[in-house]
Amino acid sequence: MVGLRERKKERTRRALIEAALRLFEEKGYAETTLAEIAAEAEVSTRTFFSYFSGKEDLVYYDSQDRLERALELMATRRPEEAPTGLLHRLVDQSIIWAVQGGGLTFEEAELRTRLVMTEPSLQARGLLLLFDSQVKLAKALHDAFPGELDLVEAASAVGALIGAMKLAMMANLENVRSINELVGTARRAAELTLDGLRALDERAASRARADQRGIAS
Amino acid sequence: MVGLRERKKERTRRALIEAALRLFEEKGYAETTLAEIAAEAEVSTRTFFSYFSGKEDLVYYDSQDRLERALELMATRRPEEAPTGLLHRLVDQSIIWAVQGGGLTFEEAELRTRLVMTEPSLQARGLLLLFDSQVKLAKALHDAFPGELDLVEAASAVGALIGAMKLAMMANLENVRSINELVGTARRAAELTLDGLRALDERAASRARADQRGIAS
DNA sequence: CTTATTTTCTTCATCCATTGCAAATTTGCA
DNA sequence: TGCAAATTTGCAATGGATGAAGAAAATAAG
Repeated sequence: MVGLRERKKERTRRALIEAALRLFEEKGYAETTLAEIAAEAEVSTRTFFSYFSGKEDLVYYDSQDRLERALELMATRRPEEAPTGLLHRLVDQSIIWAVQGGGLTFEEAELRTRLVMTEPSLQARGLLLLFDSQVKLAKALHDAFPGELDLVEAASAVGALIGAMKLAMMANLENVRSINELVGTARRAAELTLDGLRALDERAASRARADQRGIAS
Repeated sequence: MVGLRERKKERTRRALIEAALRLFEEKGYAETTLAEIAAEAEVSTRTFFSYFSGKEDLVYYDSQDRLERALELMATRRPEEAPTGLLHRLVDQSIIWAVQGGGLTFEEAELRTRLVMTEPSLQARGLLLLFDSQVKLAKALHDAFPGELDLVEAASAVGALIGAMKLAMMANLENVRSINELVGTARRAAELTLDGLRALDERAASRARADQRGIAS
């Protein structure tokens, strides 16, 4: 099934990620050069770029995966489930994924969280990745409620939910001491926003009813 | 008041901005080097960096200004005004500022909008600037309603509002033909989200009443 | 108007991320 | 074992960013 080639590649990949995190911990993100990371992982600098498209993407190595799983979840709308119901499940599941931290040790995951919230270039790349994900999630939500939510409504819902969670976490950062408190902040922001979005549920439901009547007639 | 020094500096600043936009239009953002921009504006490459901290910041030269004006607006809460009332005024004013486009001609402003929505590095920097602004706006909202909105609520409100507007604009981009339609999308997202946030108004008002009673007793 | 002082600009050198290319190496398979 | 495909590597070049020192310009002083 998995030949030597694939196994070796995966090993190198992990080696690069772990070497990078180790060095970031020691000397800081900006102060660590790609040459050092590559040397630590025992590959050439050039090879680094056949594994990751850049220094930042190494840190977000699992974001594509996360997005795909989130999109899969968005395709599991249950009968009668309202938009906020589906979004609520998305929030719960995302928090679980976030807490597990993509196959990293607890220490590594914590370091990454710290880096991602403080290093400007990482913050910027993270926001871009998150934004692109949101666009796709919005389309997925729109598709999950055909004829019930238009694209602007779906995008507003996703943007509001994720926007609120993200900003609440960042703005409240100083009043938070543990990862658990950070999760708590995110959860509260999500509840608050989902409450506000219930009006959309009504709208979607009434459109669905109208649609039924249309088909029946 | 304004000596030769200041005037000259402002002229160079404008020259750099205009040279840059002209070149971006001709050859594209990524294909234009700082050396070319500097040459076009008749300064050395090194001087570019004493006017702007980087290639991206040139494009966002007016964002600091915008933020300051937005923060001023957030400090003008009227008696009895609810959180969503203040936020509604912020939305209206922001749209006005966005449409006037920071002292650029209509063509320049349009070019900038196009660049900012399509060039990944500009998108990323823009998202970072916007995010930092949101953190400050959240604190400003919190301060505008002392004892009525906690920081997480304020951040959720700001994050939801701006998150919804931004994502709705981006997700709906293909169905939009003019700047006016883009503004329409943003407005609809804002209405939708502000509607949902009215629950916060109630909560804030009841806390204010409780506070009054507390003081009265 | 001339000199001294402060501010700004330029030149030069350097670092580092990123990319293209061609040679060298490793792996999968016959 | 030997060949073809996939990978890795070294090398060179580009371009953004930054530090330092001296030249140039603007302003203040006399």
